[in-house]
Amino acid sequence: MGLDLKPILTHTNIKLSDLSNKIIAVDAFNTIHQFLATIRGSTGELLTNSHGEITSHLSGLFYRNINLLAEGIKLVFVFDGVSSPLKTDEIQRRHQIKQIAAENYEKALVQGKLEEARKYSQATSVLTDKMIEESKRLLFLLGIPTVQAPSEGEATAARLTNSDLVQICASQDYDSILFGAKRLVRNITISGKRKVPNRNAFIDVPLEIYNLEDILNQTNLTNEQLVDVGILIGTDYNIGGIPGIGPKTALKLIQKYSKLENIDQLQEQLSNVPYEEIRELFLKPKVANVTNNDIKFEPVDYDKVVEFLCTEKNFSPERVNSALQKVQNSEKNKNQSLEKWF
DNA sequence: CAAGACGA
DNA sequence: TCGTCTTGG
Repeated sequence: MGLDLKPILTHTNIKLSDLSNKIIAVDAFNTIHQFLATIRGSTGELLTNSHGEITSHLSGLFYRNINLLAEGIKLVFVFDGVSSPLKTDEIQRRHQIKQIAAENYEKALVQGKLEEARKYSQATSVLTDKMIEESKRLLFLLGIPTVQAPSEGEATAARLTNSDLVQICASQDYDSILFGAKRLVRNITISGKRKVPNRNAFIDVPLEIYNLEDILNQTNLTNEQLVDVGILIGTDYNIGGIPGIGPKTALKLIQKYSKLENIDQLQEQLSNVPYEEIRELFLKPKVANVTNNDIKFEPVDYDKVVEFLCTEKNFSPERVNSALQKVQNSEKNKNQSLEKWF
């Protein structure tokens, strides 16, 4: 998976409520994949409606986004387009992992090893076109704008943080840092929420914020050099990187030699790596041209959300309504607090 | 993953 | 009332 930058990137911890009124570009594929991996029944099966249509992605998107909206967080979901030919190996690798996991899943099911089955099932998820369309539809009904990226979603999401349209990227992967995102937030979940004793309030388990400027200052690297570090470690475009070189070594090498071309002892191994192309992909990626008019935050369409989730997808009306209530209440609170100013 | 049920 | 377990679809 992706890029193991964590050991060399500093971050600060924040609370979910610190993101109130912030505009966040969410890596849609990354998020939906996570939901498909984790929102499952006891034997690892995906949630479905009565017609067998998968609903795990909708469950995750609905309940999480409701909580983020209630927190006053503004979201823009960025969807992947066509990925670079350089990513073919990585895509193939993921296919293989899914196939093996699917076989192990079936085996474990037959043997009645349910816990094992559930574990394997998490790696089998396939994101279909139908799921993508349904996700976009639900986001639309929730009033959350979506952006279609021409290539990597993270590239467009990162570029948005260089405008005034968006302040932060949300993803579990670190690629957006290499794509030049000013800020990255990881672990944007609400399950870390803990109720605080004796009061109607919550404390939040910390989310991680990565700030590109701080990272470059602390590592004494440029954006270009950070990409070189990534290439040594391994990206989706050169899986595994240079054998034997991990994050710490990669950082030291670039700090010492300043770029890949200067590391004499690695020239032979680097000759198999199209690093100039990879640099181009991270530093000058194809991105969507997004303007102010493309990002409009609309109110939730309560009736249509209920119709979609409850009527079409067999969600519990009680659960859906009480979730929607949260947003309605928080809007009331906002209006009240606004009135106090006047 | 997140909500709701449940039991200490 | 609070943390833990189970269900959701």
